[in-house]
Amino acid sequence: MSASPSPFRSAKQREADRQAKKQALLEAAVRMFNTRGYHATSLDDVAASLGVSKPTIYHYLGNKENVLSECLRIGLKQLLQAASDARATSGNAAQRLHRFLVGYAKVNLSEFGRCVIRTPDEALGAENLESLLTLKRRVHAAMCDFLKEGMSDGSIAPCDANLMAFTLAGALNWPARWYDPDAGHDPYKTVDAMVENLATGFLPR
Amino acid sequence: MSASPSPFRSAKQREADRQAKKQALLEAAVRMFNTRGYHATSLDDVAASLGVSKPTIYHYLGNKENVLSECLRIGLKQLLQAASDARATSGNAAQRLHRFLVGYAKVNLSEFGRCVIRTPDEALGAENLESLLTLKRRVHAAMCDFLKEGMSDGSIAPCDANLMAFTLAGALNWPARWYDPDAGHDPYKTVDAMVENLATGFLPR
DNA sequence: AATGCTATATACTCACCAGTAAAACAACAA
DNA sequence: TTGTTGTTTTACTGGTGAGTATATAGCATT
Repeated sequence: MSASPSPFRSAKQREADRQAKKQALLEAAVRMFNTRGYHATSLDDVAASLGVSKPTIYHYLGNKENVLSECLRIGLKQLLQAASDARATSGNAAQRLHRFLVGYAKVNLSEFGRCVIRTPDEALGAENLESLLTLKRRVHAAMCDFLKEGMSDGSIAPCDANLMAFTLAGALNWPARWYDPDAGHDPYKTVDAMVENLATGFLPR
Repeated sequence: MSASPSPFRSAKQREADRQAKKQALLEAAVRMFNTRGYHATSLDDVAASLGVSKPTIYHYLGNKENVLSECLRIGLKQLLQAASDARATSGNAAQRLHRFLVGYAKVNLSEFGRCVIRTPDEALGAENLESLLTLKRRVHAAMCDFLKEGMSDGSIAPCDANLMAFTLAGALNWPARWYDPDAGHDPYKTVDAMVENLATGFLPR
């Protein structure tokens, strides 16, 4: 864990350095994409925010659209992870869905998750779009599966799973547009209350 | 109602012409904003889609951001209209809220409504943003009012009205991102089912 | 030392696009 | 007719930003 005593880094360490730099570039980029929007963000500015120059970004990431698509891939992977984490928990399907929704909402408040929500499909070229849509569909399918399973075990009310999944996802995506992480609210509480609203509806029971 | 027999139009008719042209420009612009995104849309292209040239747009609308803000204002006015339409109907607050939500969702599937949802705040300059945020807040407040009224008359379950309003709005905003009007589905049915999902929740009753 | 590979910078090109200037044109008014 | 006002075009300016050519410095391998 401590720094290597030798100033000569091994091949492994150099590769780790490279990955760390790439990651730092993606994090700087995603933050700027989220605050200014993809088109309004210049790679010059992203580079400057880390004290390097634009060609460095091209060295690590090829081109602007690829920077974006890497960010989106990270966010979507996190969403899929939230699904499999929830799937592995105990209880009935409604309880597992509940845990997934909370995890889903939290990812959507992180930088990479917000980027997934805020970036419209048209920002991407056809090739990237296709593979990213596949990931998005996988997330949607995961949510549908929780719902269908719950309809089987009776823990979820009968409904059109596809439409319900869009309803739930839409509600939990929206904070990516209005939630201000610096405003002092506890995101955990907010998310939990939203999921509760979705679970029980606005009509009295 | 018929065309005037004289080729000489009155001042009133000329003013109406002017408004019709302005409206046509806004409609062409909003369609392109929705399909390509604001930044990726050039006013040259918008003009060309109507067979005119860019300075014509500047003649009627001043500048690009103003084109956008006029579109947003139209969409937001439609949302406020949906609120006051629903407010004027009979029944308990939950029923009026239900009607508002359906109207709200429908507006969000129209071009101007979609533009409201799809346009992130950062696309606007400070002056425009402020007045548009006021309108957005008014829509949100209207939704909160329905909820509070319903909690008073017992037709809506006790909840944090503010958060519930964001939950409902988020769910009904999202179709502006995924709904394909050309895909043959009946928007009325879709919207109705979504509102039903929100009313009763995903847990069995 | 020589050679090459990785990382980074400077300084450019090129395209696109918001916005404007100036003129042409159209409709009406005197 | 001539002037006036409103509409629209052609042809431009200026800025911005993606992407690249090229140079350089450092480390690595022989």
